[in-house]
Amino acid sequence: MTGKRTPGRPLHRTSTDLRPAIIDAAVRCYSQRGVAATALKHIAGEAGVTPALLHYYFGSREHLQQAVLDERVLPLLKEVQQQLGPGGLSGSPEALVRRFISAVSATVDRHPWWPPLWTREVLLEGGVLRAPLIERTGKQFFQQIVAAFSAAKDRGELPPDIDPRLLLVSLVGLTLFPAAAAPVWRNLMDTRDIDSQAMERHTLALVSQGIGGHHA
Amino acid sequence: MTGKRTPGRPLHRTSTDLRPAIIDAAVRCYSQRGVAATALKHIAGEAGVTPALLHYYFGSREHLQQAVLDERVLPLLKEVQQQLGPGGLSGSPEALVRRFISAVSATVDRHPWWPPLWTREVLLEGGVLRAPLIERTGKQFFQQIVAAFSAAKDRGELPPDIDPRLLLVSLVGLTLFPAAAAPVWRNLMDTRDIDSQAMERHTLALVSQGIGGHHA
Amino acid sequence: MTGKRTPGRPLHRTSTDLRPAIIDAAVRCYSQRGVAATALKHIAGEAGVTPALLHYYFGSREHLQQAVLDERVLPLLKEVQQQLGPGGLSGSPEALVRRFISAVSATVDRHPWWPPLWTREVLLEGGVLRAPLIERTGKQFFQQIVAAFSAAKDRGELPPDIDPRLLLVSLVGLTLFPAAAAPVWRNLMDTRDIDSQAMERHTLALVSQGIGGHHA
Amino acid sequence: MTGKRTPGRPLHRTSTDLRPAIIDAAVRCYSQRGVAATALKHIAGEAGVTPALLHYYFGSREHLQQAVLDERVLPLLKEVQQQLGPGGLSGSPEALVRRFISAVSATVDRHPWWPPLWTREVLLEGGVLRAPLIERTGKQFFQQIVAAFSAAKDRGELPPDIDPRLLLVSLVGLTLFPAAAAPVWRNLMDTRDIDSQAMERHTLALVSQGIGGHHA
DNA sequence: TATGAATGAGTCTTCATTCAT
DNA sequence: CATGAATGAAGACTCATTCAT
Repeated sequence: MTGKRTPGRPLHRTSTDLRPAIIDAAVRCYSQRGVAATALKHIAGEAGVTPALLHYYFGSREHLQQAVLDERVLPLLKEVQQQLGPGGLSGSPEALVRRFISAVSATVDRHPWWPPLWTREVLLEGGVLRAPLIERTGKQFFQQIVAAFSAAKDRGELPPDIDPRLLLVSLVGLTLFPAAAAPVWRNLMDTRDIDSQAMERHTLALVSQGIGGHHA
Repeated sequence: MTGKRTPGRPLHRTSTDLRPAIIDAAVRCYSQRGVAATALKHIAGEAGVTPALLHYYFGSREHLQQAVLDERVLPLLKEVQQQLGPGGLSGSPEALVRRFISAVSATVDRHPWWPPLWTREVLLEGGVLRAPLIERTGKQFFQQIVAAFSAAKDRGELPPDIDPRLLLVSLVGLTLFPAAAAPVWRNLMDTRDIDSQAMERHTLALVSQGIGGHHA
Repeated sequence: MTGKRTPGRPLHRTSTDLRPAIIDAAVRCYSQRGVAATALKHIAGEAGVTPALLHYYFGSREHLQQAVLDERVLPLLKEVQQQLGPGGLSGSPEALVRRFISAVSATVDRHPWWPPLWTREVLLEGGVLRAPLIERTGKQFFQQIVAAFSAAKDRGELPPDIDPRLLLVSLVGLTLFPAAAAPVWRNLMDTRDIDSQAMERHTLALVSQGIGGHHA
Repeated sequence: MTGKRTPGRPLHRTSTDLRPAIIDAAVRCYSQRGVAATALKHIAGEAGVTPALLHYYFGSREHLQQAVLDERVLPLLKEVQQQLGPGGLSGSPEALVRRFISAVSATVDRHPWWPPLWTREVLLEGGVLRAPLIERTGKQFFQQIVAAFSAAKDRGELPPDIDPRLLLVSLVGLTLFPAAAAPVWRNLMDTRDIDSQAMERHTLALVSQGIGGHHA
């Protein structure tokens, strides 16, 4: 079996399988520089191999991106979905928001490359992974949560001025975005005491009661 | 025989100055594709001139980026600052937050290229404009607002779990980020009735009271 | 006007226009090594320029081949057609054959690159120029001559065993092919006295009377 | 640890010898695409093995070509020589020509890959097999036939304008060349009724009497 | 015996940059 | 002022070749 290798794993498996290592290296590079600015040379260097090997394993630059999407990014979505917990999308909006924040926070902790990659390549205009991803899982995932918020709104469980369609966008802006921008704002202040728990607490407080209300 | 042209503006100025047109074209391209993925050819095409002209006017690819930073991005920061209004950074945190949201919203309306460009190239790791911008104005601007929130927190004007250092990050995630990601989420639902006013109202409601509280 | 240059000539014309020189160099290389075995580097070297310039003028390797076809090979067909003389395809088959041999001989003299290029890239299986050329002019040209021979055959002007459809193939094998193979057979014998006139005479004699008959 | 394998046949021979199968596959590929355009990958695919195996058996790309030359092309020359029949090169030129045409025709029938391969790689300038082959057997074979025609010419058995040195070239152009170009001209007309016998008859008629003479 | 893994060299292509006009 | 011409450097991709198993 020769010819142009379509993405897939080599048939024979040896002790040191470089395929996952290459994908990990690609994920790291994509996360740091962005997909467009990442040359195969960078990924190869990060993985300690030659650029030609990337073609050997993945066939082309685009197929490598596809592999990253299939084997790293999409599973992550599943992971977030599972971590929404037994309640899933049901329950009060407060509970759903709490589970969402918690799930994102946990996922970010486990996969620090996620926020920048997702923000740049999925959420921003011109992102490379945007179209293929949204077509597949993203659309459904997104719309389910929006539907849950809309139902809550219809039941009168959300304040009048809160738009259920924008609530998920706001949540992403309060969780994924701060994580993606962390290298910047952590560079501007002393944030050594702000860990993921502290962030979670802050975000939850903000979404739950806002900054208004009566405090001591 | 001009020798190696020092980057900068051409020596003579005529009635048809292409310089601003080129910078505008560059801003549009940067905003859509990102700086790294934008070839001079794209900008030249957008501006209706030749790539060689970009060198004639700006000396190099990087100097053009610099010009965009100096003449479009930095002035925008000033604009936001001014729109924070007469109160500036003083007053209650609620008032400051309201003015901030309003100022960002107005600026986004006037300069739609701002959110994606800023998010990708300033706030994300690996952003090209990040270092030069933060060194100059960004740092100061950022820290002033954080300081205002910290003072309010010390005065007991913020709930206990709200971290004043994270509040600005949250605000950016609730204003600039949704605007940057608009092309994505507007594609996933019917959002024809969501204009910038509606977004402002939603965001303000969320930050003010959160989703909790008693509703009809 | 920038962007990917489709084949065509540069709009501005300077004293030394390299475009024809490059096409000539390409023709020479294609003729000697064959299209498939000719790297852009070879053509560039032959023309005294850099490979990048070939892209500047022609856009891609394939577009250069197209230009060679359009601007060198196809005009040659026209030339041969014109040199078939005022009689065109009419008259006795002997006269047509004589004019054909003469026309090919004259064309080969003027364009020594023609026989190898045509043989390898048009007449042989897998030839690169075959499909595009035959689709356009070749088919018509070929069939017209075959039709003329067929008509002559119907009028009883050709011997019984001569197949009019094969006659043109035979003629090409007696004119173009020997010219294409000349470097080989000239290397095997002393052929200094065989010029194009001598070849023409030999070929004409062979086709006219064959090797049989009564000789002194 | 075999060290750098001297090209040649593998050390041990088993019941399933892939060597001839590989050579056959190579012959097919060379005939269709030409040697220069044939990657080892193609041959391997055609033979149902891996490219690495070609190196294992032949040591290098060039040695495989050598093997094709030695074990397929050169034996073919012998075959043609034998089929020239008991008379060999003696007898009248008509008889020699008849035997030559017949021998080539029979060989082409048995080995359809021969005409394109031989034309492209031996007879044309830049042919890969040209030098090694002509050095060995070709030169001798060629010159013997030319000598026979020259002797006949001296004996007055050939018409005055027929050059004995060109006669063999003409014969090749009338036999091997039409077979090599068959895929092209068969595509331009209805030639279902033209088999190798019909071609032989046509060619023989042309060489014997030409197209002139008295016909009904 | 046979092959998957791995790579260096070479090819096509793009692009920022320079320069003469 | 403005651009067409020209190029070197770098990127993606192919391929013959090597090697460990």
